[in-house]
Amino acid sequence: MTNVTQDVRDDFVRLWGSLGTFWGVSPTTARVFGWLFSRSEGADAEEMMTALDLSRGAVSMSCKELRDWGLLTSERPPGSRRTLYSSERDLEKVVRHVVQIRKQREWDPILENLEAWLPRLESESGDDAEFLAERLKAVEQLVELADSMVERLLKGGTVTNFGLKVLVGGAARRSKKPRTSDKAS
Amino acid sequence: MTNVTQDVRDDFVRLWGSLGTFWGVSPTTARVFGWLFSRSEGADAEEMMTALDLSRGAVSMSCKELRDWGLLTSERPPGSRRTLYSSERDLEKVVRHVVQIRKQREWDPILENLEAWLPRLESESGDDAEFLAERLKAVEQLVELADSMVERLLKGGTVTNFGLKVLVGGAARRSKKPRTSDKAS
DNA sequence: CAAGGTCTTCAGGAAATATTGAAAATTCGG
DNA sequence: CCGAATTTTCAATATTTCCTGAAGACCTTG
Repeated sequence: MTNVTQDVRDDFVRLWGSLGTFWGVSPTTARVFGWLFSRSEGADAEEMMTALDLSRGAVSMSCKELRDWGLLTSERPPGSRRTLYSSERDLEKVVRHVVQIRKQREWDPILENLEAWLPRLESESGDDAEFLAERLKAVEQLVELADSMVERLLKGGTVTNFGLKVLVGGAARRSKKPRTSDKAS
Repeated sequence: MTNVTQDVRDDFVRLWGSLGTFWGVSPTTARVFGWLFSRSEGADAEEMMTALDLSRGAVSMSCKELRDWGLLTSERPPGSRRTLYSSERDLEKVVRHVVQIRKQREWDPILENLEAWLPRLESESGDDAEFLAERLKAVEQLVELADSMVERLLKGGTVTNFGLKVLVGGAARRSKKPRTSDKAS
């Protein structure tokens, strides 16, 4: 393996790590996934410790978390004592798993709260209660819309399929066209 | 205003605050927005300090950040020396602004990186470089798909309109039906 | 079933992030 | 312009989040 390849891999792992918060895990956990995803073969804990400069505990915890998210598999090959980890290879599956888990953990509780608050406000009279109820209903409506879209994404086969429903104009084609709003004033 | 209304408002502000990281701001900043959004009238800094138990500096910084995101407006009414802050009232606009800014700050750099990495790998030969290029292309494809969808959301008028494109089955209706996958095994 | 090897857990330390508080800047009326 | 009222800024501090390291659990093989 050349240095170029290794450099690109390192950059990719770094970027992916910095994106961890975006999908709800720590940078280290995200780096572990990125690293595994960038390799054609699985790896054992020792290898990750070296490659990513992590403690044994960090590797173990990250892998556990990624397993919980359904983003990697672990197996123990016969004849070896070490666990071999491999990332999920299908990125769409990765997206679906992440979306599903975040939905359960974060969106569903919001809706439960909203559903508990509105009846309480309806039993009140003042203008203030009415106004707040209005606003909460607006929130509920939007969250429920997002919720339905997520449901559809999860049930509807591939992410790409989901995208095609939206991108009727054909903008989904992989293209080199410059993105808009790149460097707004 | 009754205690019930105030209690609901407080709970709402607390929840909204805990969601801050989800859309990329600190809990305090998120609470400020939630509080303003829950009120029919604007408020001055003094009032926020009391209601949200924040320092003067925190209020100023939070409001500045929210203004940057386009989520609140500030005006100085004639005859008063205090700035009056009001939240954006249209939740859809809020969503669009948040999405747009996060796209610019986070997604666009990803695509730029990917576009720089792939040519470097293509000038390499080994299996390893080829494999990594494959994976990066998969990432690029997905990010570009997401990108296109976001563009469409931003350009396509309302969030609700966007949702209707996806929810052809009518699942978008505001309903009381229990959400699926609430408490999975 | 003992021993060596590997993984997991978790208390404690380290790093990153958020918030305060007070000094400096700004704004406005006089 | 001056001075009071208000906002902004930012170094210091507090808080949260993350990672380490070592003790113990768990396997696997001889």
